[in-house]
Amino acid sequence: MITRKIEEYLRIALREAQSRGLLPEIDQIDLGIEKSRVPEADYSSTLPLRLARAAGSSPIDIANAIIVSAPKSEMIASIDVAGPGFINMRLSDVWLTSQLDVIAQNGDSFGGSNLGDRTKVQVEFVSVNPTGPLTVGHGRSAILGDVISRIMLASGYEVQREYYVNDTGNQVDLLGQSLRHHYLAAFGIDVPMPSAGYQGEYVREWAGEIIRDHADKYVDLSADEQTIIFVEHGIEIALKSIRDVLSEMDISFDNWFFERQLHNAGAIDEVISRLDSSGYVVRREGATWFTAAGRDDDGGNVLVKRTGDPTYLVADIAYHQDKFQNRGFMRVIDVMGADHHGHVPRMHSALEALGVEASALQYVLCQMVHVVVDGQPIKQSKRSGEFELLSELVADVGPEATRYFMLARDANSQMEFDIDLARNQTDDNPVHKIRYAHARIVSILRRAEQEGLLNQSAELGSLQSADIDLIRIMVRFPDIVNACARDLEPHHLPHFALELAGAFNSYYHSCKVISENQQITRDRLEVVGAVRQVLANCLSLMGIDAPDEMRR
RNA sequence: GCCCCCGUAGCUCAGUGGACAGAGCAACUGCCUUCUAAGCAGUGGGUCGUCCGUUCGAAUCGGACCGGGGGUACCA
Repeated sequence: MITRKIEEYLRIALREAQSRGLLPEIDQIDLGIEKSRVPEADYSSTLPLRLARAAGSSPIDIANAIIVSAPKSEMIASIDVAGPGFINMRLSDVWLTSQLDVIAQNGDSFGGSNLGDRTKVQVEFVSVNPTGPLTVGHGRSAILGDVISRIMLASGYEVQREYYVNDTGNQVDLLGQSLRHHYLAAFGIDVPMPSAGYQGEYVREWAGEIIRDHADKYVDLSADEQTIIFVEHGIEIALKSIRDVLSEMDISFDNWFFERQLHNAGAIDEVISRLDSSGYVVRREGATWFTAAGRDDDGGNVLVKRTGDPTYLVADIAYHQDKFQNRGFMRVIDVMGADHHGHVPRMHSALEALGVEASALQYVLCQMVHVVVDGQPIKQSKRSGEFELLSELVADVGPEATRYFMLARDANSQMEFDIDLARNQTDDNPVHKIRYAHARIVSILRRAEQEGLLNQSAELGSLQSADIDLIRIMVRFPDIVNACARDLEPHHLPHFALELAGAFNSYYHSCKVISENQQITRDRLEVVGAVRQVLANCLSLMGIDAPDEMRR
């Protein structure tokens, strides 16, 4: 990572300045390294501004003390003081050129790191109740969870992707009863729909599937037997629907964890008694409540209902306790819709009560998605919305555009998904621009191969500023990936991809790669080959296909 | 009422306390005998919701307020 290298460089300069007596001995953890905002520099440090107060001298003087103490480095071409006390550094062309080899040698793993040091991390995402098809909003958290998993994996974590299936409780029961209603209605038997039953048209279709596969064989069963059967069929059909659309988007899981496993293993009772023995459980109004000692109850902490049924909360506590204390995850990242935010503090205090550090469980909450067609938002109606279902969105704009636009926004922000832009097969559409840039390079490399130009080794002596500027962008990629992994914010990836693709397209128009000049040709093939690699790696982290050609 | 998220260019959105706030789209002006014009070059466009505060320095941190959205179940 380049910022790390610059930090090392600057730290040496700082220590040297201190040992020369130019600066007082002050511990400064954060050197304030950032990509420079001015064109004259590549990277800047705000260290002098940060030190000024403690050192009791002006930022300019501090900057000068550091600059004169800076070691010779083949990476840094120049180091200057600027503005109110910035240290501005410019990368040397020689060093930048040498990074082409680094990119080529690292290949598909360029951008990755060992940040995670094999730490065992679980990413739990989607985990939508198996009671209906996935909506566009679910798609956002699915893509986010998938890409976070890819980023963590590339950053040296040992990642398990898990889907938690709530295959027991009220919601699946309601689905079963709703299916039973439609099923029996088809045979002329009128059983009322439960008041909170699932109203969507898909329930009728699913009942039709059951009739197609099993005809009337459930008609004569008792109501209890029917409910059990229809819950089973409902879960099965729902999971198939969910798996199908996720598979279209190339999203898969290492493990599907069924809530029933917990109940069957007695994990619910066990976790309640553990909480109880530590004084975190109270019983009142016929129910069993979780109470975080020393904290205000928020009133939503029922573990066991008056009916004797366990709540979702207690199952989720047992589930997460299992992740940390039985399955050995050091970190768990749960990606879910922001409508569940009220759940977060309860889970954290419950885990603390069980002796698990709350910070080990991180939530990534994503806000709603509004689909926009013809400039008009689609109504979020269960029935009318033509693009409400994820499967319909993917069928319309394709998995690449779906992923790109979902990723391009910070999870904390609500977003509008512009169908018209995503459908667009022209340069107006960023995802096309990026994939096209990749295909364009492959096309150049293909031609170079046909002409036998790829076997000759490049000396890289002919590179111009246009070539170097492309490398300048590419060397930032590992820092981008690192920031995504650190902050669990993948939205930097699409922006970087667009910047690199745009820079390449510009380069392509001003610099001919394959020309009569063999030396320039060889050198530029190295440059565009590196651009292809970095674009491919960035797209791969986003789960977007990097095509070898684009066809009209 | 209380809790969470958001408010940055006409639109959609980036922007680890630092220098003149950026991108894409839209608008306008140019560019196809050339490795894919599915593209490029350029122009215009801003009280960073408002007001206080912290700081050498605030779009960024704190508080209040104003807008928009979501949550506030013995549902999950």
